[in-house]
Order: sequence, then structure tokens, then C-alpha cells
Amino acid sequence: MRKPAGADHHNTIIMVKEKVVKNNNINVISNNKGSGGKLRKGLWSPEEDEKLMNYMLTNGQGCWSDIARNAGLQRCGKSCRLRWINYLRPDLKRGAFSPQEEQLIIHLHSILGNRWSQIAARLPGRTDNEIKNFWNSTIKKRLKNNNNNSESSPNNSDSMSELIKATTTTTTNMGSATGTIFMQEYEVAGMNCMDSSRSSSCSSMHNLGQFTNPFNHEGNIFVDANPLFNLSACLQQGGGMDDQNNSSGGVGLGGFEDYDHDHAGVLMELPYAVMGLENDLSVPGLEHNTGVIRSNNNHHDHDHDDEYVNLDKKLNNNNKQLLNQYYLMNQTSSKVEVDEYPLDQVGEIGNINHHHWEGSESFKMGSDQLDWEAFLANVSSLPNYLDFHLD
DNA sequence: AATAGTTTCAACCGCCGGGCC
DNA sequence: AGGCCCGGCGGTTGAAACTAT
Repeated sequence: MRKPAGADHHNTIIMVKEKVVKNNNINVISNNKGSGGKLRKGLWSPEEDEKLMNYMLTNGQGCWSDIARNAGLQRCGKSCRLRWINYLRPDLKRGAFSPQEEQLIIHLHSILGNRWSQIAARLPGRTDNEIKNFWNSTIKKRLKNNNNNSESSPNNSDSMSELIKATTTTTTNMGSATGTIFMQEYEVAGMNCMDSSRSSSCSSMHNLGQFTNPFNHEGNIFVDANPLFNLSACLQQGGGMDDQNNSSGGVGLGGFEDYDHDHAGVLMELPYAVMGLENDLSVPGLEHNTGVIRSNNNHHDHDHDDEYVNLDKKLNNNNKQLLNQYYLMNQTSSKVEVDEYPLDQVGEIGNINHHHWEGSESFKMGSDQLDWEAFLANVSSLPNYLDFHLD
């Protein structure tokens, strides 16, 4: 490791200083705008950091090329922006990723693909670059190793592994044609997921098709099982995903910029990649399901806002039901409270009327009893109003 | 101790879309 | 309409740190 886990800002600065000594005065390039000045490239010196930091704290964000000029930096605006966003920003969280963050990244990546900025937006204090590096250097390798291990020990009795196996059985035996598997997977699960509206922004979805086995390759994985995977980890951890920043012990999963920091327990705001569910609702496309939900979202398809909001509500419900059922299957000692609220209130963070729900005995089964197909089939028949909290 | 191989991550590159003229 | 600028994004690079031999 270059930087020890948990390295604080002080250590990081020292590291940068050491590097800068060796790079000083060698990364100066011609200004391609013909102004006659020189623009520095490469690692930032502490002096440059200080200039940029002081300028940003004094003047705030503006046009980056102006910032570069006015702060007295011989850098392009782009470089300043990158340095600020990835390193100097005061709200950055330093140090190694927590297990909760790691699980969340894995989960979000299963939904969003390589859309690092969108993943980063759901991990307060983390940058897209950081997450991307973490994924490429650590998670990808770990998942690959895990996959190899699981292949070598097929009798693994871990319930989550069993669940994942169960969920992926139908996908791993498909053909091997690159680029077509993803859609085949959807079809196998009875999906009707098409997104013809945004060929560019949907590229990550299609990237899933680069692989033939969701658990046996590098890159995008966990086509369908991951919401449960993540849920399991978070519930078993029992702590807050963002415990450094809030004291509630709440877990916000896949929150849309709005983690429920004040709410004890678990507030489910999961994306919607559970296979079988989307099909039932003719989901227009993954990105819609994850991005168009809130009234303050950034998507551009205003013509379908109502449709997607309604869809979101339904999907939220279905995922909550599914996840709740999974929890019930795997719970040991924790008490479960399932809250109930009308469909038209689902997904409205901060405006949820919680009622106690006793839970259905029919949902409870041991993980060794899991019949995944029956489980999925059952989900669509569950009550529509479920949410839950973990005491 | 030396060195070759590997890992990590800061920073750059190229592309894209939006806004402005 | 077309060119230019800017911000944002994901992919890639390469130097430094670390590890194995």
C-alpha cells in the first residue's frame, strides 16, 4: 500500500511533499492557448494547494479558469477543479473505506455500473475518483478471489452465498456472446427492460453484457442479487453506513442524496434491480429507476416524471417487501418492526407515517429453505405498504 | 541489501453535452 | 447553424510505495 489505511490528512500531505520534491520543475508545459504563460502539470505542491484552498475558502466556487488565474496558479482550470474536488474539499472523508461503504459501493455498482460520479453522490465525503480507484484496485480483485474460492468450495453453507447462487443460477449458464448476455439475463427472468431512449447514458447497463457470468469476471457484476447482498451486510453490521457523520446508527441504503440521519434503524431507499420485479411493472430503464425519483432530481425526461414517480413508489414497495422478506429469512436475534404506510407516501423521505406491523409468519423461513423462484413469485403478491425498521 | 514485480492512487486525457455568442 | 468555452465524466497512465524473492 502506498498510503496506510486510516492515514490522516497530515500524513497525506507529507506524502505529497515527498513526491513533489522529485517532480518539481519538470512538469511545466506550454500554455496551448498561446498566452505565453506556462501551465504546470503533475503533482500539486503544498504551496499550490494552499493558494487554491485559500482562494476557494475566500471566494467560493466559480469559473475554474478564473479561479486558476485569480488564485495565482499556473494551472488550467480543469486541474484546479480536479484538485479541489478530489483532494482539498473540506468535506472529504479521509482514510480507508469502511466495510459498510464497501458493501454500498458493490451494491451501487451492480445497479449503476461504472457511473462513478453517481455512486460517489451516494457516498458522502467520497469522490468518484476515489471510488473508481478503490473498485479497480481492491473490490474487483476481492470479488474475483471470492468467486474463485466459492468455485473451489461448492458446499459453502453461508446463507448469503446460497442466496446469490440461487439468484444467479439462471444467468450463469447462458451463452457466451459478449454484449448479448445482459439482455438474455433479463429475458430469462421474464424481464421486459428496454431503454431505447438514452443509448449513451445507458451504456453502463449494456456494459453488463460484456460478461458472461456475473460472478466470474472483472468489471460489472451482481446483476440481480446484490440488493440482498447489501442488505445482508448492512443488517448484520447493525451500524450506520455513515457513522462518522451521524450518530443515529441509521443505515441509509442507496439514498438519493438524503440519508435519513435522524431516523433510528433502517430506512430503505433502495434502487430497483431485483430481477422479476421490474418486469412486472414494465420498467422503462434502470437509469430512470434510480435517477428520476425525487422531485429535485436531475433527469431530463420530464414527459415521464409522473410515470416514473409512480413507478418508483411501486418499486420501492416491492424492494422493501423483498428485502424485508430476506431479512426475515436470515434474522437471528434482532427484532424486526415493519412499518406500513400508504402507497402515495412511499419514498417521500421525511414524510412517512410509520405504523407497526406484526409481520407475516408465511414470510419466515430459514435460509436453507429458500425457494428462490417461489420467493420471487410471492413477492408480487405481498402487501403494497411495507417498510421496516430494525431496532 | 538489492531488485524485480505488484499495488495504489493522484493526475491527466479525451470525449461529451450544455450554454453562450 | 456552427464554433468556442467550460464543466463533468470515465478511462488510463505513471510514479511512488509496498511486497516478494
